[in-house]
Amino acid sequence: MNQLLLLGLLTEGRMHGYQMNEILSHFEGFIEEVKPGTAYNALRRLEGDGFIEASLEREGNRPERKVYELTNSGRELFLRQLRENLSQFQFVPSSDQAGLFFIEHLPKEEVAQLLKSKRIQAIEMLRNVQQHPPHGESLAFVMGHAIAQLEASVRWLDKAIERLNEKPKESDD
Amino acid sequence: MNQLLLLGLLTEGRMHGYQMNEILSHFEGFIEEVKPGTAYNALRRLEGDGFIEASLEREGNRPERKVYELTNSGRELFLRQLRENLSQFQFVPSSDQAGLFFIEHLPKEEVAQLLKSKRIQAIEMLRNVQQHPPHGESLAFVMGHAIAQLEASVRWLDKAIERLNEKPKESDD
DNA sequence: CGATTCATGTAACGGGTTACATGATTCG
DNA sequence: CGAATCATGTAACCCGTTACATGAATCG
Repeated sequence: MNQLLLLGLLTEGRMHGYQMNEILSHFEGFIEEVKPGTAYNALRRLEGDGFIEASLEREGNRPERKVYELTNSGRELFLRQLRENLSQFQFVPSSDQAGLFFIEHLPKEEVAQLLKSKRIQAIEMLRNVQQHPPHGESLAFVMGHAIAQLEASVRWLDKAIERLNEKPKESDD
Repeated sequence: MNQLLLLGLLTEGRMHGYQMNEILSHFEGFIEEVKPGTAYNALRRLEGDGFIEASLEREGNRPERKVYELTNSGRELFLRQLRENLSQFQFVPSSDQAGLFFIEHLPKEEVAQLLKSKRIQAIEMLRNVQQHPPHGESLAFVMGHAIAQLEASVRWLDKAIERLNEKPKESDD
């Protein structure tokens, strides 16, 4: 699904690989970061298959860069993948959070530590997004979904941490 | 992270591949389903690397099956992967839901259709989990997180659907 | 002049998905 | 007897990740 992200960025205009990474890094935590190798590999494949086209450009004295744009078939691919993604995805993040189901295999102190640090991290993300809200009304609206889920997570974390304190110490692993 | 799921199931007892799929299917939507080919491929790899061991068994007249159990190194791998997963995962399901960010590329009617069907699907999942709550207090507690996120999604979907109705018809793609 | 930023490249690996195929048993 | 269920197998493909490497420009 990384392709979808790259194609999606290109629907908003011509862009080079490094720039895509920069943009995505502004949504840190909310959108999966695309690691350098990943992006360039993906772009190479997309270019090879004729979904995007590159032209070399340089601005001022900066190093040369490959500016990509969507071809017609790339635009079609984007829409196909978009529909595919939207029809498939679940609102519950099943794949990433599998570890939660087995968290009791870890010793109680480690769990407590972990939950607290997750809570701090989540609060931090919420604070960031409130201070630097995304540009554009519809983008903000969509981000609202991720924010609502994050807030639900924080409430759950609060309960989980409280629960750990209440429960008498139990079987470590 | 499919490995983690399989190893995790095996921490609760000896089990064969088909059975793992059955168990996971009870959590449909909340845990990623493991497709037949995927599970058997993963189990073969784990067995080849000495993380699990199989013994052939048959019960009654059913076809023979390969019952797996964790080896010591498998148990270690499980804990490593568990810690890895827990330290890495984000509460916001960034990877799966990438399509949401580009939803405005689709025509308004299609979006309306989609949001409504997602809402129905989510409500259905909530109804199911309420009628058949998971066994075990701590499992139920962990599932509570997914449920809280789902509920947040439904509330957001309500707003999104309402917003579509209010807004004057706009640029299709 | 060394560190950081800007910018790209790519081979090798790992592992999930697809798309098959097999065969026994049970049920109507 | 045909369909569904139980149970496994695997080769080929796709694609993301890892782990490198290159090189120009800028800044302190």
